Amino acid sequence: MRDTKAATHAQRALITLRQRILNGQLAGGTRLFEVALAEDLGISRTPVRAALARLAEEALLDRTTGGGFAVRSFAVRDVVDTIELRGVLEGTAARLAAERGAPVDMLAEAREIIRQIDRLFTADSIDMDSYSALNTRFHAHLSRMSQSDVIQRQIERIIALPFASPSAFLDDHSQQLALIKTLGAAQEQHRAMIDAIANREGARAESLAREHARAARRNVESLLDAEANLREGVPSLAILAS
Amino acid sequence: MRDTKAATHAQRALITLRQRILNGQLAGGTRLFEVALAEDLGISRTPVRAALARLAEEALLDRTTGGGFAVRSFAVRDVVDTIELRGVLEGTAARLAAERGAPVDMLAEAREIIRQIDRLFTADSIDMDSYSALNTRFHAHLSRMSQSDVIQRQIERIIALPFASPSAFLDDHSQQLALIKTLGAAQEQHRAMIDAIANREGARAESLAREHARAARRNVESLLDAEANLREGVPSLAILAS
DNA sequence: TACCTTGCCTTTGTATACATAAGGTGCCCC
DNA sequence: GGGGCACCTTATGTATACAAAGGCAAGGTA
Repeated sequence: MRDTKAATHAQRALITLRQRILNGQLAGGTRLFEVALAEDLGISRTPVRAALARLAEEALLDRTTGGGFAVRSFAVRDVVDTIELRGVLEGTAARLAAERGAPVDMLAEAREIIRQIDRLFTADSIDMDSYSALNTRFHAHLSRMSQSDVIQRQIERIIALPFASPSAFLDDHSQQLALIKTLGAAQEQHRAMIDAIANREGARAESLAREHARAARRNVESLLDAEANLREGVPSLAILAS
Repeated sequence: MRDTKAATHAQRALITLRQRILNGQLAGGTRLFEVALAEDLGISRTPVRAALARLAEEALLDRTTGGGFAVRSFAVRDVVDTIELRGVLEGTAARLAAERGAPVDMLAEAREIIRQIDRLFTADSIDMDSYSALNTRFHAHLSRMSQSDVIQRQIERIIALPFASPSAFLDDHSQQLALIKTLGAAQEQHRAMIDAIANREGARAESLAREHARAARRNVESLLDAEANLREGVPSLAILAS
């Protein structure tokens, strides 16, 4: 990870700080001071400020009154609401795709991704990394099918939060077996969404996408209901306020 | 306008540049150079960079590859999609308010705002500034009723764009009379939304809020269909790519 | 003539010194 | 003893000088 050396100090600082926030090393509410960070990272205040500004843009930091920055804190309800929001936005993307009519080549590509996911199921055990990558590709493609830059931007902004990404929790190894059982259902929803879009059934496409996101929500909720030790293997939830 | 002097150079630069973008003085796609802006504004590059970063955060600038900034260009479709998006988000806020149950005092306040708008209609002519202020208050309150910080943030971010605000186009004096005719319908929708929320009718609340936003969309579309000279008195549309 | 290479020029990246504002603390006066 | 004022500390705000990277143009060569 430390070998992902970017070109500039500001980019390296951005990556480092983002990671510290996402993995919970920097707890929600923590005020970030330029001088302290600069010393810690071994650079000057200027690139630190640049990195902080970008983290604020990513909604990982809040600007405090008086010009400073503080780590945004995410409560359980915020996580749930953010996933709900992803469902709403992806639902809108699906509806717009249906209403505006998706080009045949985009429909074809969506179906090709679905086919590739199907192939993963033929093996004895599922390669989670491949599934995760294909699932992410499917969702990105769905967003594109809306033919709306405005919607696409919004979705990209939301799924930048690790717990809101369509492939969040797939790297959770604690409930792997239970999770795999749900993948078949998810794939069925993928298929139905594209079918609805192809048939110009906007309302159906929208509610399918919303329901699809609910799986992630159920996942979070079951993880949080479980014993605390189950949560520790779930990197997407490290950011949660304790 | 120039007397809205903020405390710091960066804040003044932010205000000045924001205005230049919104009123179309800085056309979409224009690349913004730190040195040139600094000279123009009579300050150094440092506060200029700070202002540019914040404008990127507001989605008025895009970051270009290589570190620069360019004015975001808004096509007609982007404006329409953004209004649609506001409808979707306000719809979600209304649905969540209904599903989660709005506290009685929030319902009471919403009804009080509606009453105040009613009073405006009793006069011979409508005070558009008062209407606009109350309408904005109603929408902000609706957003709050969702009891979701995540949703509220999103809505605030969207309505920061002048053409997406619930009270956009109310200051358009070209079609004033036609506009006033629609205000009664809008007010009826306000009432129905709160009624739906109070009755825990989530789907009804959601679709009412969506339809409510459609009025703004119709407004934009009729303005754009009209002769170009009609558009010139509409500040909210100055940002539109020509 | 077309392409590649080199060098300049433009623009952003970085460090740093100094300015300024705000908040906390301690002392003094009432 | 309490309150207010002033100082000091700590933070961000600003200017500026220099570094480095990327793009463009011009010139040379194949």
